[in-house]
Amino acid sequence: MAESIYEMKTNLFKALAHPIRIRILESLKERSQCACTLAPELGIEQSNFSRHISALKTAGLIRTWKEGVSVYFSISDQRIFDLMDAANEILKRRIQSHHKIFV
Amino acid sequence: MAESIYEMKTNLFKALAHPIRIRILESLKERSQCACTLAPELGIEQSNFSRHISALKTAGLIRTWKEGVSVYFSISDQRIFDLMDAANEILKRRIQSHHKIFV
DNA sequence: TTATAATTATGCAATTATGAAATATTAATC
DNA sequence: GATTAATATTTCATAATTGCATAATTATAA
Repeated sequence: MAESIYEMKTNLFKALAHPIRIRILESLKERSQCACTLAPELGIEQSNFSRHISALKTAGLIRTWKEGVSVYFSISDQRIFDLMDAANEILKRRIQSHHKIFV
Repeated sequence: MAESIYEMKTNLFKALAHPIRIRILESLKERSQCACTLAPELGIEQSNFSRHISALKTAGLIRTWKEGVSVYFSISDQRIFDLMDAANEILKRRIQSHHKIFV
Protein backbone atom coordinates (compact mmCIF):
# COMPACT_ATOMS: atom_id res chain seq x y z
CA MET A 1 0.00 0.00 0.00
CA ALA A 2 1.24 3.47 0.96
CA GLU A 3 0.80 4.61 -2.59
CA SER A 4 2.26 7.96 -3.52
CA ILE A 5 0.18 10.55 -5.28
CA TYR A 6 2.36 9.99 -8.35
CA GLU A 7 1.63 6.31 -8.33
CA MET A 8 -2.07 6.98 -7.94
CA LYS A 9 -2.04 9.25 -10.96
CA THR A 10 0.04 6.74 -12.87
CA ASN A 11 -2.48 4.01 -12.16
CA LEU A 12 -5.35 6.24 -13.18
CA PHE A 13 -3.69 7.03 -16.51
CA LYS A 14 -2.73 3.41 -17.04
CA ALA A 15 -6.34 2.41 -16.63
CA LEU A 16 -7.26 4.89 -19.35
CA ALA A 17 -4.45 3.90 -21.66
CA HIS A 18 -6.23 1.36 -23.80
CA PRO A 19 -8.63 1.91 -26.71
CA ILE A 20 -11.07 -0.74 -25.49
CA ARG A 21 -11.24 0.76 -22.01
CA ILE A 22 -11.74 4.23 -23.42
CA ARG A 23 -14.59 2.93 -25.56
CA ILE A 24 -16.15 1.19 -22.57
CA LEU A 25 -16.08 4.38 -20.53
CA GLU A 26 -17.51 6.48 -23.34
CA SER A 27 -20.22 3.95 -23.91
CA LEU A 28 -21.14 4.04 -20.22
CA LYS A 29 -21.19 7.82 -20.21
CA GLU A 30 -24.75 7.96 -21.45
CA ARG A 31 -26.21 5.05 -19.56
CA SER A 32 -25.40 2.03 -17.44
CA GLN A 33 -25.08 -1.11 -19.46
CA CYS A 34 -25.07 -4.84 -19.23
CA ALA A 35 -22.14 -6.96 -20.40
CA CYS A 36 -24.64 -8.56 -22.74
CA THR A 37 -25.02 -5.33 -24.73
CA LEU A 38 -21.62 -3.77 -24.17
CA ALA A 39 -19.36 -6.68 -25.09
CA PRO A 40 -20.92 -7.35 -28.51
CA GLU A 41 -20.73 -3.65 -29.33
CA LEU A 42 -16.96 -3.81 -28.97
CA GLY A 43 -16.53 -6.94 -31.03
CA ILE A 44 -13.86 -8.54 -28.86
CA GLU A 45 -13.29 -11.85 -27.13
CA GLN A 46 -15.28 -12.36 -23.96
CA SER A 47 -12.19 -13.04 -21.89
CA ASN A 48 -10.57 -9.93 -23.23
CA PHE A 49 -13.64 -7.88 -22.42
CA SER A 50 -13.67 -9.29 -18.92
CA ARG A 51 -10.07 -8.31 -18.33
CA HIS A 52 -10.66 -4.75 -19.39
CA ILE A 53 -13.75 -4.51 -17.22
CA SER A 54 -11.82 -5.77 -14.25
CA ALA A 55 -9.02 -3.30 -14.94
CA LEU A 56 -11.52 -0.43 -14.91
CA LYS A 57 -13.08 -1.78 -11.75
CA THR A 58 -9.73 -2.12 -9.99
CA ALA A 59 -8.94 1.45 -10.97
CA GLY A 60 -12.20 2.51 -9.35
CA LEU A 61 -13.59 3.91 -12.57
CA ILE A 62 -16.67 1.75 -12.83
CA ARG A 63 -19.11 0.07 -10.50
CA THR A 64 -20.65 -3.31 -11.23
CA TRP A 65 -23.69 -5.10 -9.90
CA LYS A 66 -25.70 -8.12 -10.73
CA GLU A 67 -29.28 -8.31 -11.92
CA GLY A 68 -30.15 -11.92 -12.34
CA VAL A 69 -27.51 -13.55 -14.45
CA SER A 70 -26.42 -10.31 -15.99
CA VAL A 71 -23.79 -7.92 -14.73
CA TYR A 72 -24.29 -4.23 -15.16
CA PHE A 73 -21.73 -1.48 -15.26
CA SER A 74 -21.82 2.21 -14.56
CA ILE A 75 -19.38 5.05 -14.24
CA SER A 76 -18.43 5.49 -10.60
CA ASP A 77 -17.38 9.13 -10.87
CA GLN A 78 -18.60 11.29 -13.72
CA ARG A 79 -15.62 13.57 -13.19
CA ILE A 80 -13.64 11.12 -15.30
CA PHE A 81 -15.25 12.84 -18.25
CA ASP A 82 -13.75 16.16 -17.23
CA LEU A 83 -10.47 14.39 -17.73
CA MET A 84 -11.60 12.84 -21.01
CA ASP A 85 -12.87 16.18 -22.22
CA ALA A 86 -9.51 17.74 -21.48
CA ALA A 87 -7.85 14.99 -23.51
CA ASN A 88 -10.30 15.55 -26.35
CA GLU A 89 -9.60 19.25 -26.33
CA ILE A 90 -5.85 18.72 -26.51
CA LEU A 91 -6.13 16.26 -29.39
CA LYS A 92 -8.70 18.33 -31.20
CA ARG A 93 -6.40 21.33 -31.25
CA ARG A 94 -3.51 19.17 -32.26
CA ILE A 95 -5.44 17.72 -35.19
CA GLN A 96 -6.72 21.11 -36.24
CA SER A 97 -3.24 22.53 -36.31
CA HIS A 98 -2.27 19.72 -38.65
CA HIS A 99 -5.22 20.61 -40.92
CA LYS A 100 -6.93 17.30 -40.46
CA ILE A 101 -10.54 16.55 -39.75
CA PHE A 102 -11.63 15.76 -36.22
CA VAL A 103 -14.16 12.96 -36.32
CA MET B 1 -0.41 6.22 -39.77
CA ALA B 2 -4.16 6.85 -39.89
CA GLU B 3 -4.40 6.76 -36.14
CA SER B 4 -7.89 6.52 -34.69
CA ILE B 5 -9.05 8.97 -32.08
CA TYR B 6 -9.01 6.09 -29.59
CA GLU B 7 -5.41 5.33 -30.36
CA MET B 8 -4.50 8.98 -30.04
CA LYS B 9 -6.11 9.15 -26.62
CA THR B 10 -4.44 5.89 -25.66
CA ASN B 11 -1.05 7.26 -26.61
CA LEU B 12 -1.67 10.43 -24.68
CA PHE B 13 -2.61 8.52 -21.54
CA LYS B 14 0.30 6.12 -21.99
CA ALA B 15 2.67 9.05 -22.08
CA LEU B 16 1.22 10.23 -18.78
CA ALA B 17 1.24 6.81 -17.19
CA HIS B 18 4.58 6.92 -15.44
CA PRO B 19 5.50 8.61 -12.15
CA ILE B 20 8.73 10.06 -13.53
CA ARG B 21 6.99 11.59 -16.52
CA ILE B 22 4.29 13.05 -14.31
CA ARG B 23 6.94 14.60 -12.10
CA ILE B 24 8.74 16.03 -15.11
CA LEU B 25 5.56 17.65 -16.41
CA GLU B 26 4.66 19.07 -13.02
CA SER B 27 8.14 20.42 -12.60
CA LEU B 28 7.92 22.12 -15.99
CA LYS B 29 4.54 23.62 -15.17
CA GLU B 30 6.04 26.63 -13.47
CA ARG B 31 9.03 27.24 -15.69
CA SER B 32 11.13 25.80 -18.48
CA GLN B 33 14.12 23.90 -17.24
CA CYS B 34 17.44 22.50 -18.22
CA ALA B 35 18.26 18.81 -17.94
CA CYS B 36 21.02 19.91 -15.61
CA THR B 37 18.52 21.06 -12.97
CA LEU B 38 15.65 18.71 -13.72
CA ALA B 39 17.45 15.39 -13.84
CA PRO B 40 19.16 15.64 -10.42
CA GLU B 41 15.85 16.59 -8.87
CA LEU B 42 14.44 13.20 -9.89
CA GLY B 43 17.32 11.08 -8.66
CA ILE B 44 17.40 8.63 -11.56
CA GLU B 45 19.98 7.43 -14.06
CA GLN B 46 20.87 9.95 -16.71
CA SER B 47 19.98 7.53 -19.53
CA ASN B 48 16.66 6.74 -17.93
CA PHE B 49 15.86 10.42 -17.63
CA SER B 50 16.79 10.96 -21.25
CA ARG B 51 14.41 8.23 -22.31
CA HIS B 52 11.45 9.64 -20.38
CA ILE B 53 12.16 13.02 -21.89
CA SER B 54 12.11 11.54 -25.34
CA ALA B 55 8.83 9.74 -24.58
CA LEU B 56 7.24 13.04 -23.58
CA LYS B 57 8.64 14.67 -26.69
CA THR B 58 7.32 11.92 -28.96
CA ALA B 59 3.92 12.32 -27.34
CA GLY B 60 4.07 16.01 -28.18
CA LEU B 61 3.85 17.07 -24.55
CA ILE B 62 7.12 18.94 -24.31
CA ARG B 63 9.39 20.97 -26.55
CA THR B 64 13.16 20.85 -26.31
CA TRP B 65 15.93 23.11 -27.53
CA LYS B 66 19.64 23.45 -27.05
CA GLU B 67 21.56 26.23 -25.43
CA GLY B 68 25.22 25.43 -25.59
CA VAL B 69 25.74 21.93 -24.27
CA SER B 70 22.54 22.01 -22.28
CA VAL B 71 19.09 20.95 -23.39
CA TYR B 72 16.07 22.85 -22.18
CA PHE B 73 12.48 21.67 -21.90
CA SER B 74 9.13 23.36 -21.78
CA ILE B 75 5.49 22.30 -21.84
CA SER B 76 4.20 22.45 -25.39
CA ASP B 77 0.53 22.83 -24.48
CA GLN B 78 -0.51 24.12 -21.07
CA ARG B 79 -3.89 22.45 -21.51
CA ILE B 80 -2.22 19.26 -20.34
CA PHE B 81 -2.69 20.69 -16.86
CA ASP B 82 -6.45 20.87 -17.32
CA LEU B 83 -6.17 17.14 -17.71
CA MET B 84 -3.83 16.83 -14.72
CA ASP B 85 -6.12 18.97 -12.63
CA ALA B 86 -9.05 16.75 -13.48
CA ALA B 87 -6.99 13.75 -12.38
CA ASN B 88 -6.05 15.53 -9.17
CA GLU B 89 -9.66 16.34 -8.44
CA ILE B 90 -10.74 12.74 -8.94
CA LEU B 91 -8.00 11.41 -6.68
CA LYS B 92 -8.54 14.10 -4.09
CA ARG B 93 -12.19 13.19 -3.72
CA ARG B 94 -11.31 9.56 -3.63
CA ILE B 95 -8.79 10.07 -0.85
CA GLN B 96 -11.15 12.32 1.09
CA SER B 97 -13.89 9.72 0.95
CA HIS B 98 -11.46 7.26 2.47
CA HIS B 99 -10.77 9.70 5.29
CA LYS B 100 -7.14 10.08 4.42
CA ILE B 101 -5.06 13.18 4.12
CA PHE B 102 -4.34 14.59 0.69
CA VAL B 103 -0.72 15.72 0.56
C1' DT C 1 43.46 22.90 -34.85
C1' DT C 2 43.41 19.29 -31.52
C1' DA C 3 42.36 17.57 -27.01
C1' DT C 4 39.41 17.19 -23.38
C1' DA C 5 35.55 18.01 -20.39
C1' DA C 6 30.59 18.35 -19.86
C1' DT C 7 26.18 17.01 -21.29
C1' DT C 8 22.77 14.30 -23.61
C1' DA C 9 21.45 10.27 -26.60
C1' DT C 10 21.62 5.46 -27.98
C1' DG C 11 22.66 0.28 -28.26
C1' DC C 12 22.27 -3.70 -25.75
C1' DA C 13 20.70 -7.00 -22.28
C1' DA C 14 17.89 -8.22 -18.34
C1' DT C 15 13.59 -7.63 -16.05
C1' DT C 16 8.91 -6.60 -15.54
C1' DA C 17 4.33 -5.35 -17.23
C1' DT C 18 0.62 -5.78 -20.39
C1' DG C 19 -2.47 -7.93 -23.75
C1' DA C 20 -4.81 -11.79 -26.16
C1' DA C 21 -6.61 -16.38 -26.75
C1' DA C 22 -8.00 -20.66 -24.86
C1' DT C 23 -9.70 -22.99 -21.10
C1' DA C 24 -11.58 -23.59 -16.46
C1' DT C 25 -14.45 -21.99 -12.80
C1' DT C 26 -18.20 -19.65 -10.43
C1' DA C 27 -23.00 -18.06 -9.89
C1' DA C 28 -27.87 -17.85 -11.04
C1' DT C 29 -31.93 -19.63 -13.09
C1' DC C 30 -34.69 -23.25 -14.86
C1' DG D 1 -28.61 -31.39 -12.33
C1' DA D 2 -28.42 -28.67 -16.79
C1' DT D 3 -27.98 -24.33 -18.92
C1' DT D 4 -26.53 -19.73 -19.42
C1' DA D 5 -23.72 -15.61 -18.24
C1' DA D 6 -19.78 -13.85 -16.42
C1' DT D 7 -15.19 -14.09 -14.20
C1' DA D 8 -10.57 -16.12 -13.31
C1' DT D 9 -6.48 -18.58 -14.71
C1' DT D 10 -2.96 -20.27 -17.73
C1' DT D 11 0.02 -19.61 -21.44
C1' DC D 12 2.32 -17.13 -24.77
C1' DA D 13 3.82 -12.99 -27.22
C1' DT D 14 4.96 -8.34 -27.20
C1' DA D 15 6.00 -3.85 -25.13
C1' DA D 16 7.98 -0.90 -21.52
C1' DT D 17 11.49 0.11 -18.13
C1' DT D 18 16.02 0.15 -16.47
C1' DG D 19 21.19 0.14 -15.95
C1' DC D 20 25.53 -0.05 -17.98
C1' DA D 21 28.60 1.11 -21.51
C1' DT D 22 29.43 3.92 -25.26
C1' DA D 23 28.53 7.39 -28.87
C1' DA D 24 27.59 12.02 -30.19
C1' DT D 25 27.57 17.02 -29.56
C1' DT D 26 29.25 21.32 -27.96
C1' DA D 27 32.39 24.42 -25.31
C1' DT D 28 36.64 25.46 -23.75
C1' DA D 29 41.69 24.70 -22.94
C1' DA D 30 46.01 23.92 -24.77
